[in-house]
Amino acid sequence: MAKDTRTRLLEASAQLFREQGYSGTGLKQITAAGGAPWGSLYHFFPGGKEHLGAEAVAHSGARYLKLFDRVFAQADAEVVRSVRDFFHLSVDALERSGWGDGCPIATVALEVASTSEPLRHACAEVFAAWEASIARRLASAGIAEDRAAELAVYVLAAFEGAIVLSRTAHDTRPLRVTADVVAATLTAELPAQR
Amino acid sequence: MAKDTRTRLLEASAQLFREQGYSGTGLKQITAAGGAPWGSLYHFFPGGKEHLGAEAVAHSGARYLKLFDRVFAQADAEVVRSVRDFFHLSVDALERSGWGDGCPIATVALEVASTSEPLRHACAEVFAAWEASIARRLASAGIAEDRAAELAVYVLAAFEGAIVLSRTAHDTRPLRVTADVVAATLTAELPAQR
DNA sequence: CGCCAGCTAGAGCGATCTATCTAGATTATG
DNA sequence: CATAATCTAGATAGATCGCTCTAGCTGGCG
Repeated sequence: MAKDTRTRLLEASAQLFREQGYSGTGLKQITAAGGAPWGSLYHFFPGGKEHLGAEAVAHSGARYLKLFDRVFAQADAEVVRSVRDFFHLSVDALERSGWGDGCPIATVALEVASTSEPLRHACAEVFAAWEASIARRLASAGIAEDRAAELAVYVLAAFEGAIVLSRTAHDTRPLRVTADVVAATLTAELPAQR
Repeated sequence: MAKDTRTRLLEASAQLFREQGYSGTGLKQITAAGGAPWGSLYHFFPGGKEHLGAEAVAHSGARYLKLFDRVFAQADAEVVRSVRDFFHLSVDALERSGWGDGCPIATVALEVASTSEPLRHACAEVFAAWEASIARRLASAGIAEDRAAELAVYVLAAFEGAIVLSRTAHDTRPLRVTADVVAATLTAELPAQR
């Protein structure tokens, strides 16, 4: 057996949510995709769909946070390069999945921002964590902490927006173009080398 | 009488879609919000929900395109100022509406990008039109056409992403911060004054 | 073995969804 | 005024929604 039922449910949810949104995905569909029995759903998530949704958001949020850290650790000391890598990781994911694998949070976030406080909160926490991760790297590259926090928000916003455009247009150009401009902006903010 | 039934349906749809998404909004709710009889819905939009959705997207897309042009015409010759105004228009809208009035397209766009080709196409056309409008203004401020097209994509991406973050966090800071950085980026791209 | 958790299995409830259909009201036009 | 086109009105179908419920299965432990 691969993973336990609970995890399979979380990952099936996350995948379906990012492709078709929260309201657009039925619980039946989730159990089918996760190969999990219907009864298990309400055993593991007694709070129902909202409970499952919040945990699925947190789950893939944490998953991507790890991915962030891995990418940042790879191109060590070269933050700008890492940020660029991130945009291109998304380019690959979109192409490989046939424009399905965008941001696992944004689709849900927009849907629920005005309709479910617990879900909105879960999404907000994920974005905040991502933001903090980016800010930390910018700061350790020599940018003042306050400025690093601002730039992190900016980088994340540009990233999320570029995914929206690329996914909608079925074209990776928005991601690639935005990556270039953001990279240039960041380079200009770094303290002079040597 | 204010506006005709068809228009009321389109605008009620657009408003509800951007708050709760496409799948999250029922046709019953739309007719109620638009003060329109149920029978009229399938009279004006025989293609059903998808037909209504596509027209609603196009309708508010065109509406915002006009708003773009009005804002750009106002701060004449000062493109950067206009772009900044745009971000702050969204700041006001979010605050005034209690975080409901974000982008009328993005929510639907993410939901349907992988599930409905006609709807995705409608969203893509709106983004393309907005992009072209921004590019035109940047070009007439002296930026080379190719570069203006790239920067337009970048501006729109940053704008859309900042809305996602602000709406999710219930905080206008992402929009304000992103506006500043984008404005600075654009200023650096403009040909030297005088 | 007996026992008790943890988990699986799915029938079924009321509500709601999109969509269809027919009939009546309204408006424009000859 | 008569007639046709347009629009309104709502009952209803059939499917699906999230969710509850009970019963049975499974495995660890005394």
